[in-house]
Amino acid sequence: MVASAAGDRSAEDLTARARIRDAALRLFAERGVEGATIRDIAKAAGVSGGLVRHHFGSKDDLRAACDAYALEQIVRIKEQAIRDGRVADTGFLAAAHPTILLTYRYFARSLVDGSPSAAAMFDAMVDLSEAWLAQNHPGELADPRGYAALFVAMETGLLAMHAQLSRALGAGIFTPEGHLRMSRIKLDFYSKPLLSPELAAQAQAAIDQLQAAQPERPAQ
Amino acid sequence: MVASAAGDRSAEDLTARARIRDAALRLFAERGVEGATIRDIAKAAGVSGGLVRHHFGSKDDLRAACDAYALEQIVRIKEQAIRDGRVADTGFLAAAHPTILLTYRYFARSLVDGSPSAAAMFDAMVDLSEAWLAQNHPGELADPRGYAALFVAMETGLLAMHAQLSRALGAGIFTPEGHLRMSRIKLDFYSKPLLSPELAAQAQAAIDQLQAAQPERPAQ
DNA sequence: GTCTATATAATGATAGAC
DNA sequence: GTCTATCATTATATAGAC
Repeated sequence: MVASAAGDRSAEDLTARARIRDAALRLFAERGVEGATIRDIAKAAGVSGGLVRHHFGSKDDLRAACDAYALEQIVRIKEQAIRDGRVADTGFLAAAHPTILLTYRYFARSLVDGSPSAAAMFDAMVDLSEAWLAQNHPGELADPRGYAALFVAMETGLLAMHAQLSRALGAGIFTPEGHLRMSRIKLDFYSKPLLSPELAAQAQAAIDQLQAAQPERPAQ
Repeated sequence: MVASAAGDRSAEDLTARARIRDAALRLFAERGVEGATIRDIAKAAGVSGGLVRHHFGSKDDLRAACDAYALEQIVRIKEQAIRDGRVADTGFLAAAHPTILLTYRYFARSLVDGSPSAAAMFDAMVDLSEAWLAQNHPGELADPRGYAALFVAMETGLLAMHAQLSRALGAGIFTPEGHLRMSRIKLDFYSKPLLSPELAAQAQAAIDQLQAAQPERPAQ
C-alpha cells in the first residue's frame, strides 16, 4: 500500500512549501497553469505571494515541482497496478486513495496543456500498457504499440473530461456512487465489443478504401 | 456532402470577420482561450487588435462566436454520421473534411476548459450515441446512458490528447498515414474485448467488493 | 521563513483618426 | 471597416524589512 506516502496526510501541519505545492497542484489541475495565478495559489495555501517565489523561484519552477511530485506518485501507483496484474485503471486505484485523483487530474490537464514531464510520463504509461498487452494479448494485436497509445490516450482523455462526464452522468465520477457506476460501465466497455462483426467488417471495408487512396503504403 | 459549407473554402478572399473567427478558432484550439491573446489572433488574421473588437466586441464574445460556428459544424456532421448508420467516429469524417479537424480540436479544448456551449454539445452527442446504442445494442447494456457518456468522453478525450497520441505513435494522427493507423487500431479496440472473461470476472469481483462497502445502494 | 511594497511587462478594453 | 495610440487592470518578478 501507499498509505505512508505523502498523499495521505490528514492534518494541516504541513510545511508551507508543501502547502504551496499542494495548492498549486489543485489549482493547476482545476484551471490549468495559465488560469491559476500565483496570488490565487498563495491565498489557497494561506501564505503570501512572496513566499511562493522564495520557495519555488518562478511559476514555471513551481509547475516543474508539481510535475515532479505528481508524476512520481503516478509512476509508483501505476507500476504497482501492473505488478498486481490488473489493467491500469485509474478508477480502481482512486477508490483506495482519494488524494491520487487530484494528481491524475493534474496530470491529464498537463497533458492537454503540453508539459514535457507529462509527455514523458504519457510515454512511460504507454510502455507499461504495451507490456501489459504483451502479457495478456500476446500476438493478438497487429499494432500493440499503437493500441497501447490509444488506450492511454483514452484513459487520460477520459480523466480530462471528468467534468463533462460527471455532468452527463448526473453524479460526480469521483464520488463513491459515481465511481461505482463508472466502474460498471467501464467493465462493459472493456469486456464487450462495441462493434458487431457486421459493423466491424463495414469499418474494415472503409479502412481498406482509405488505404487504397494511399498507394505509398502497400496492402499487407 | 458538406463540401459547399464554409469549412472548405480554399483562397484567402474571406471577409476580415471570417478570418478573425478562423484565426481565433485555431489559436483557441491550440492554446486554450486563456493562452491565446487578442493580439495574437489579430496578427494571425492579418488585422489589427482594434478590428477584432470592432467585429466581436470582447474576447468572450469572440469565443462565443467561435462556439456557435464550431458547434454548428459539428452538429451537422455528427447528425449526418448517425443518419448513415455509422458509429460516430471523428476519424472517418475527418479524412473527408480536413478543416473539420480543427473544429473538433477546438471543441475538445472547450470541453476541457469548461465552456457552456461545448457542454451542451457534449450532452447532445451523448444523446446521439445513446440513440445509436439503442439501435445497435438493444437491451444489451445495463446502463446505456452511462455507456454513451463514457463513449463520448473517451472519443473527445482522445481528441484532446491528440498531441500526446501523435508523439507516442511517431506520426501525426491527422496525417493520412497516422489516421489510417489510428483507424486500424480503433477497429481493433472497438471490435475485440480488451478484458478476457477471466479478467472481466476479476474486475466484476472488485466492483462487487466496492459495492459491498456502500450499503446505501442494495445489490441488484 | 515570511511578509509588504513595488517594478515591469502583458493583456483586454477603449477612443478617435482615416 | 480598418487602423494607431493609449488606458486600466492584472500578472509575474523582484527588493528589502522583520
